[in-house]
Amino acid sequence: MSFLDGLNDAQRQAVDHLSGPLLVVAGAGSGKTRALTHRIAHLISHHCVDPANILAVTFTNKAAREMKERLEILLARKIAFDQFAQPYSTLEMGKQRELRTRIYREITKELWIGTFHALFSRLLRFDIDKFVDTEGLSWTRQFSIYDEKDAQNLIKEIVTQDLQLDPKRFEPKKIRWAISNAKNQGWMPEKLEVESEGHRGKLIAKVYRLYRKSLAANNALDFDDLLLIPVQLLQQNEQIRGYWHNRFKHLLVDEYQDTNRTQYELIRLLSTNNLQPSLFKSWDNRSIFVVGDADQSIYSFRAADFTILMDFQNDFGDKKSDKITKTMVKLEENYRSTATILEAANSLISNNTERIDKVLKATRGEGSLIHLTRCDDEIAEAEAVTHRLKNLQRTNPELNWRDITILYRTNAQSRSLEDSLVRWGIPYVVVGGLRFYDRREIKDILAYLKLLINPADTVSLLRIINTPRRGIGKTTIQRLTDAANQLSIPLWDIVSDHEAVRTLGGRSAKGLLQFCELITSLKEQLKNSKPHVLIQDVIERSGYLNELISDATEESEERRRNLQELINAAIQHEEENDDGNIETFLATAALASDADEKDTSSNRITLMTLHSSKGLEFPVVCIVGMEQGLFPSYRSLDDSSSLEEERRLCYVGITRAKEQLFLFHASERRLWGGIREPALPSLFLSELPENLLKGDRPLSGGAALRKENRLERLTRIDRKESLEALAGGEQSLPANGLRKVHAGPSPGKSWAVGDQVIHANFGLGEITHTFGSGQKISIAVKFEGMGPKILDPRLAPIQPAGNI
DNA sequence: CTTCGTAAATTTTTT
DNA sequence: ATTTACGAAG
Repeated sequence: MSFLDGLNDAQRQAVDHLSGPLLVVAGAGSGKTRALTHRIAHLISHHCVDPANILAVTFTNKAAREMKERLEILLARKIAFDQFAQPYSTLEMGKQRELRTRIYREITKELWIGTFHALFSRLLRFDIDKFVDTEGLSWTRQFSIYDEKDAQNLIKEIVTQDLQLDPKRFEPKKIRWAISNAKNQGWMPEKLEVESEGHRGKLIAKVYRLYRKSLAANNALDFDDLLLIPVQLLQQNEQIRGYWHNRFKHLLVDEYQDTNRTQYELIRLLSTNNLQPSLFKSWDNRSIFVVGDADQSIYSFRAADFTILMDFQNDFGDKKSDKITKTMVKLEENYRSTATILEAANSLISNNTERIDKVLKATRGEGSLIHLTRCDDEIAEAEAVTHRLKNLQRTNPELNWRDITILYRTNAQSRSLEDSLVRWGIPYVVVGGLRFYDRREIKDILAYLKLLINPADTVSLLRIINTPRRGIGKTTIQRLTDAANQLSIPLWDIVSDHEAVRTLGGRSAKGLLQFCELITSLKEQLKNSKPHVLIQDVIERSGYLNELISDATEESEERRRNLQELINAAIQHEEENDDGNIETFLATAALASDADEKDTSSNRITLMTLHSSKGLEFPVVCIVGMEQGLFPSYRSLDDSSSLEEERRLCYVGITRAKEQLFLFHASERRLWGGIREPALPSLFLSELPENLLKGDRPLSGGAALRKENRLERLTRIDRKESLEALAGGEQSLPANGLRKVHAGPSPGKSWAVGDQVIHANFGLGEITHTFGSGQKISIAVKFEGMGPKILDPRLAPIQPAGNI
């Protein structure tokens, strides 16, 4: 029995790869996960590679878990066959369990499989104390991981307290985003300062510097640091780099098209020991194996860059042409979808210019046509989806709810769908949105744990110092914080200093002393208690549980259930990881995503964003909200490369479907509040072959859209001409007639696509879209040097540029 | 120090 | 429309 059995030629070539670089270009549904798991199993059992020498990067934690599970099954089957000469499933239960335990102990436990963030935070738990920072900052191995919210709060603090700036003008969210981008490029504050122009850019660099300092003071890292610090550490420390380079002889990266520069750098450092990949020659018993599909790259907003995949062969490879290369394999046979669905996907993606030429070849029958439904608004759309699915279930009794997914562009779209599904009694689960570990009560309890491990974590301390209430108020906290800042020591050092606390006197001192006692005694338990016991103690002894009980509202009931769930999660963590402790549990909690949590076993429809659907497949897929400005998003409409990314997202959505695909769009949609906005059918609908579609004629939509595009272009040209004409002293033309289509009869001013406007703060811009009409119009304007802004012309300080 | 009320912002996609 | 954030009163 071999792991090469039952594979096609290309898959076999990939799985059998032993040494050197290999790029596996794997189209949707071509069995790439199979190739990855089979290759790991093959390396271990056929090439006798030590599992500890393997590092495999997956895109989600869930994918990592599934890969480990599949590996265990594959290996169990082989061992059962080789040693007992019978199929694994016919072994008696006890034997099966024994075998699985053995495989876990000897193999899967030794493998490093996980996301970039999980793997490299693990590496930092070994070596971060040896990291030498250019600005003299340092961290210990007990570091906390801050989520996006924590990071933004820290930045808000810096903006308002340290720099005394208006957080409305300098939104913490935007600044965090700018800093995140810098980190993903590998830039330090100095570099950002040099690279950025203008006052604002320099200020952001300043915030960046203070933010790093603040993180270090808390002994904390943000998500980006989990990748950037390892890069810097591996660059600067030859010994540590050498150790990990020798350790990980076989690197595997899934979803390679969605890696960013920092992640690439990690891969390069580990595989070539910091050499230029083209100069690295010692590939004996060493490999770099990346799997991806440039057509499914959908994360450029977080600095993913699919040119890294496109350049792989130039970079690591033999630079030979596709036909004879040994460093690229293409998996083009699709085993997932019907021919109809594939043809639609191929046709759509052929509109993109930046890609590796690749066509998915169908291996399955034609299947049924793609169904398109036009609805009046988002409520009618939700009803239409529900009816469609009800009907489908009635006519196919063997179809389960879990076989169906509804995909949308933005999380906010789930609401109307949920309303409708509840009304019709259809079970569903929403993926995304609020993470389990982001719930307030969970974050509170985790903050206790973080503080126990990392006393420097002032963010966590401040979160819980008066939660539940202990009579420690704002003024007390301010005084303690001031003292800590003066002495440049962590807040906890002041709080735990009895002398210092006693000088405060009165009610707050009592509360503080009580709190200190609690933390100190919990700390003592840290060493000999299992995580779930410690969590239980925190919940009870902190008074958190009592407060929830005395509250006795429906909400507090829910919170209690969630805390019970947290204890269960800790127990599960202990069971699944021999070396599981509080630190590893906290790391798991910080890096888990909502999609990782959801159990797929229950029989319910899944609702999620198109982004979350990556890597999944369903017999029945519904995509809703196929409208211009929603999908593709309005932010992408005037930028061809982001429009191409939206198209890839649509390609991902379509290729999730195995049997049937249903598309929906509404001709009107309430976006926020009550404003109804007319919506045009998505450009992508007009890019699907007409003969594959049934239902509401897309042609009316597609054709109207094409006409609309032409109209916009005409308007733009006319506008220019009319300006020129005016300049030449001639009378203006029918451009106004055309423009009326877009602009309402608002008194005085009218706004139309293509118009130039002057904004008091942003300067000159051009209107790229209008939404709504009349008094309620809002406009999208592209200003120089920034993304499009959505403005309400009644409020925003803008003037038509023609009027000066 | 806490609670209650009003104001303001919110909607891209996420490890 | 719904949620979060801040400020005034208790």
